[in-house]
Amino acid sequence: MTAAMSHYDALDSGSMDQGTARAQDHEGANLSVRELTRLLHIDYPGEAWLVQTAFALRRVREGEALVRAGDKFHSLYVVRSGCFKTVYTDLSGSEQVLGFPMCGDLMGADGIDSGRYSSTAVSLETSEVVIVPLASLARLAYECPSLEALLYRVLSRELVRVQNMAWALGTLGAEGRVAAFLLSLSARLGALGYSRCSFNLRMTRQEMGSYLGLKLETVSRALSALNTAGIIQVHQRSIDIVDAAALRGVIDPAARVPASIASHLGLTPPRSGVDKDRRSRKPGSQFPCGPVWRQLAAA
Amino acid sequence: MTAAMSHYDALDSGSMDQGTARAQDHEGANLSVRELTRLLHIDYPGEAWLVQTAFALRRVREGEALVRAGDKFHSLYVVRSGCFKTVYTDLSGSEQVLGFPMCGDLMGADGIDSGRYSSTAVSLETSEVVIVPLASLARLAYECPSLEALLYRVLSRELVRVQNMAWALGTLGAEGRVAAFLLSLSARLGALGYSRCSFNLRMTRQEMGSYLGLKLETVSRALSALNTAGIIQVHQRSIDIVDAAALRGVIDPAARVPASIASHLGLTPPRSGVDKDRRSRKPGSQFPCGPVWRQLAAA
DNA sequence: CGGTAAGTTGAATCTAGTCAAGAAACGTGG
DNA sequence: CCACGTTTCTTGACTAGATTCAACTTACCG
Repeated sequence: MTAAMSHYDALDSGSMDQGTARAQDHEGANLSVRELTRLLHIDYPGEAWLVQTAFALRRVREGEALVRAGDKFHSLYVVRSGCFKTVYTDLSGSEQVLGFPMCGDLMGADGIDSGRYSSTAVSLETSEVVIVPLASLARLAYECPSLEALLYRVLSRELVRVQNMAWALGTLGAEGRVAAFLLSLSARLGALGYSRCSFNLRMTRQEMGSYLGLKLETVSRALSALNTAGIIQVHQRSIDIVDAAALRGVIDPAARVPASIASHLGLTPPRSGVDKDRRSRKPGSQFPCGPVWRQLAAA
Repeated sequence: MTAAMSHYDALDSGSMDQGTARAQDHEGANLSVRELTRLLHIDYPGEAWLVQTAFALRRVREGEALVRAGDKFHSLYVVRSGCFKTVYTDLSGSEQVLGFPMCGDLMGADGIDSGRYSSTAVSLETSEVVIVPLASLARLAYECPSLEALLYRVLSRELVRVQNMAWALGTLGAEGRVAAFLLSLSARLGALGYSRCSFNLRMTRQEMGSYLGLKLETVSRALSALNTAGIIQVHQRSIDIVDAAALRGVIDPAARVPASIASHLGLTPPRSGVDKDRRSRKPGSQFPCGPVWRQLAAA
């Protein structure tokens, strides 16, 4: 769509508004503050109905870049549907995936400080995002003080997610990372109302590996191993989590998960069995997951 | 801040104020908004002199924890002097270092969303922090709209730093990580007015390794290798960077550094390019931005 | 000055990466 | 609907790099 490249025709002073207008034309839909807060899982304060602000949408087709690293910062984006990947790209063309933002996740926050996006956001499937100009958000916060913490909270959430990612990369081995990734996806999809134990991946092994700091072959092997162990069932991109507890056990063969993370994985209660063999399998169990772990695979 | 959680009033319902008072008693000094912005390298708007807000200081002795993971969130902290480490600690007691906040760096932001700090901040030497209650900051932003972006920017900066860390962990080998760490420290110290090529580490090999996702022996070996190669000179914790260019070359033997990061390392010539397809990785559109690399070792 | 913590170095082991081949899925056009 | 080429995924054998175990040296602190 035409709106796609709008940010290129000018290092825009007003192209933000143009994009907004155009998105309205195409989509014919704006999002209210209430809907935005719901999307972000942020409490909606009573007085917010006073606020008139509305947010435009934008549709992004598969493979299309929403923003590129280096682009001048203009807006934040909240995924409303679909799935993205955010990447760093180096001179030789290879890329490192930093996250897979999905519905409710924030994108573009890395551009606030420097004034330029530091990563590129590419759609993995046809998706829809809410355009949230920083200025609108600031005005919103001013007019409705109870919404002031909104962006603070979303940014903090993002920060914790990346921090958890750094923890995983620095601590876990290949199988642990893959297991954590699957659990994270599972929890996030569950929170969105989809099945927690059966879903389809939207990304290639290559992209998964890039995100997890592994090669695609290693990802494939890890998945195969988990499959063979009966913990999950893999067929290409279709994943079935057969034994979530065992999957968590793979992450943490010996209680090496920080309590702050573990609590969100449901394995905080005193663990006795130091179960050294990863292949060991226990009867399936259900798992409640909080907001930390699910963020591992986010934006 | 929000009227959040109250489960753990154990540690302190009013200890924030107590701490503040105590700091005042001991230090007898508060920090003005101007001084805070200077510390954070954020522009100080003209009208800000109107604002009365002042921030208390707190002294933290070596080895003392400023905040602990799980503590109820009350304030943000900005390091004014000294050096910290932020860590995740697991049940077995081993810890993963997430950052080494130094002068001007923010701590505690990971607690905003959940209402609890997710990491523990421990002082590596006697240090001083500015106590920045979120509520004060919110009021400040309200009274002085031009300061509204202050926290946004600081959080965004933090986010980029952790993102770069994730990149390094996922991409670089042992020597590359150590080299990047040293360059990062070098740049940060330089920005603070200290020598860029000669400094003392404040952390043990163990802590460095934990931060970089390596074992202490590996860190030691990497340092020795760089020393032998004549790129740096190491004697215990004293580091001299002999050949900064070579050090950058260690990170990136083959231009594998994303331009957005590389530019901050001084190894990016100008470039341009357009990239359209998701799977095809040719060039990318990247280039010079703000403080990226120096944040690698931060908070 | 002695004891402890921190750092260095070597050798063996193990994990993930690399190279390479083949199988399965996907899309396109006949 | 099927054949074809392309992409993605899987698997195996081998290699490189980091971890582990262990001995030893050096700094630091009372």
